[in-house]
Amino acid sequence: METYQQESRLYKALMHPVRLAILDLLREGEACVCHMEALLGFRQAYISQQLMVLREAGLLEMRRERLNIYYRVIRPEIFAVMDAMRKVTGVQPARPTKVNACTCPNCAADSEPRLIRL
Amino acid sequence: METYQQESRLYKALMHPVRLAILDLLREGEACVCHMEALLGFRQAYISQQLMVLREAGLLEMRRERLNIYYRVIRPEIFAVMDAMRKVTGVQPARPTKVNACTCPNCAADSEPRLIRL
DNA sequence: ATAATATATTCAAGAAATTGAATACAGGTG
DNA sequence: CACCTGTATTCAATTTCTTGAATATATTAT
Repeated sequence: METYQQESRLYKALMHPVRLAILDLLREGEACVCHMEALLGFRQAYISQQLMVLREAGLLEMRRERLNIYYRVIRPEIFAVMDAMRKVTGVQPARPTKVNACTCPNCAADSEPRLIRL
Repeated sequence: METYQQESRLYKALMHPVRLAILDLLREGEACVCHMEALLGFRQAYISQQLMVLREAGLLEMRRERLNIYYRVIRPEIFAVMDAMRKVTGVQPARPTKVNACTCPNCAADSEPRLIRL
């Protein structure tokens, strides 16, 4: 039963809609918190809380670069789990449409036009 | 986010060690409650409670045959999820050793010798 | 040194999950 | 019908999760 305990901890991490959305976001590589904030439309503190849960589950790692902190998935095998679950429900989640603008250096390089900040 | 809500309900069902053990048990086909009780070593009411959660999540269905109630997985795709998760943890759960004897007709046909009941 | 920015952490109230105990119920047997 | 057997359901106490609010921290800019 100890093995199941270990698995159940991971399922617990996936048990939350916002955390699933975050993981999907990170499929394409690392992202900073402001990016997730912009894409998902939740308050910064809330996103950080969910990131902490995923980190404590051993799924994410963070890296600081100047003011921004970038998160990335350190167990890509988790995506196979998510893909398999998607076959159970049969529904593919829609790509998130950017709710707010993100001002991090990475996003600044993005395609969409934005105001120059001084 | 509604799609994630639906997925998260399923992850919630998998979030529990005993429920994972039950699902593993049902990989080989249907089983009656007394069987699970014997294999897992939990009280009957407790097993039934967990079965109810899995049923409400839409993963199981039950069938009555005389006094016994047989459960079976109606979404075998869930096993792919569990297999994928097992690759994340890297640990294979041990086959459960029968803790108690089971007296249901199916188990009576099993290999182990048992007393004849009148 | 002060302030601003990006993010993390702590706290608390409410909601949901866990689990033991008690009980209900349906089908079979005498 | 009364009783037994296998299983489901209800209840309540406890623990855990959720989430908003407030606050702390690290880095950079002035």
